[in-house]
Amino acid sequence: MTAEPTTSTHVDRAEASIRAGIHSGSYPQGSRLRERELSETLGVSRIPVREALVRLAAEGLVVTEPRRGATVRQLTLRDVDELFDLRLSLEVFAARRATERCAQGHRPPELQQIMDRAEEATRRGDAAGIAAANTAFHAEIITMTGNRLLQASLQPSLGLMHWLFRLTSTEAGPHLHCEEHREICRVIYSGRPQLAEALAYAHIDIRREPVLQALSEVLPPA
Amino acid sequence: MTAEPTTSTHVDRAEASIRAGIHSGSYPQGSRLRERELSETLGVSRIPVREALVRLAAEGLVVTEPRRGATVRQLTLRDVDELFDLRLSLEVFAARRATERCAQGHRPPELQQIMDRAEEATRRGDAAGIAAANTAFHAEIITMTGNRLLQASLQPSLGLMHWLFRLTSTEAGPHLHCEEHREICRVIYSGRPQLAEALAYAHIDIRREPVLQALSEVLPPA
DNA sequence: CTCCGAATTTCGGTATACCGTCCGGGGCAC
DNA sequence: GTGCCCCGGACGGTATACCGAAATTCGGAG
Repeated sequence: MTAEPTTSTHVDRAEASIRAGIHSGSYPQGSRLRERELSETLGVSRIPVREALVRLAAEGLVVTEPRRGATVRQLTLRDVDELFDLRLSLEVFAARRATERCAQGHRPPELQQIMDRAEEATRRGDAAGIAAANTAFHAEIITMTGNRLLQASLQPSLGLMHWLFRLTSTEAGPHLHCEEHREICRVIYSGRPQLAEALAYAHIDIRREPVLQALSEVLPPA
Repeated sequence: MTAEPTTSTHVDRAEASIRAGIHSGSYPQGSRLRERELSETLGVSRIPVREALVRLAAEGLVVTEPRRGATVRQLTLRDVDELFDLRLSLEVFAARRATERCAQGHRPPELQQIMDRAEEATRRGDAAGIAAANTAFHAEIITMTGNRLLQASLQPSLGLMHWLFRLTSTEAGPHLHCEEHREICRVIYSGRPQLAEALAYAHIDIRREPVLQALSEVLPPA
């Protein structure tokens, strides 16, 4: 096959394609991802598709059974609950570390910019933009810790959260959400780790029950 | 090829083989993992080897560069430092959750059994047994939370820690280590989350500097 | 002796082909 | 009418083959 741009491989494109299809809902939860079907759709052979599926399986977006191949992961309420616990453990810690680094003079402007984008999107009523900015906000706090391992550990889960934002379409209060982000940002920049920790904890945990409630009619319990 | 036992696939065996080779030092850090070489060594074709390498790359044990293939990950001091932060964020949280579940009556005996094994190994001077039991101890606390996502997130890092135990061969104080585990176990069973949190934090963070010091002559800084 | 460039070799990326297993449907026996 | 068995298609698991890019090596010029 003719693949001129050496910078991007068929596997990468297949992975991106499948991931987009899952996020957009083209491949619903629990639906099978047949290798031949995908390879024909994407115009490549099965081998790159296989590799892409293995990567997505490692990330948790798809599950592969021994002789049945890959299916889009069927999220359960338990999964979402576990997701909140993982976010608590990682993001609360990250908020503290980020604050400590800010106190040492490391104060990048990205967080402010992201929040400006979020408020801009809120004004325009751009739901997708809001979700993207919110996800970026949480990702940026992790980035501010300078810890790539933390970042890599949380990234798949942030992707899932981003996905869930769509399922719980009518986000209860984007304004309140933004307000909390603004507050967290202030505290991080102000260099008070314990306060940042507490705010991050509350910001995440307060949404556990509402989200679970909203999803209780869409997702299987376990 | 004749592969009668359907329960195990060539990919699984290749993955296990390569992982073992890395842990044992047969494939040193930074050494290249050539697909043809591996496929010939393992007696399979390149395809299963590729998949195994992709899995190990997702786990972080090997790194793959666009046109150079896979190499055993070269750990740096920065990586190890980041590892300690990840463990702090996950294990401290897990200690709290595990304690809370214990307080609700969920009190499995596995933790005690693992510690008995650790002390038994300590008496025999069985270094490998000690390392295995210690790793199992930390893994069990995660398991006690009942959160499979936390478990999946920490597992690769515990594997790396287990690997590091070998590099820092002469573990300073296995007795002290065991004593701390015993103490943590007591507190978890006693149902005091805050105390468990504090003990877990200290137990991990107190070893950061010594380990970094011990590795400073073996690993590159960054 | 050194340096540079071209040929060769190496190696990952991909395609195609084959095999064994699993699943579904239809027919035959009871 | 029902249940069992056999057969065919579907699909994942694996092997082999080819291609292009990159690294290495070797030979010739300075």
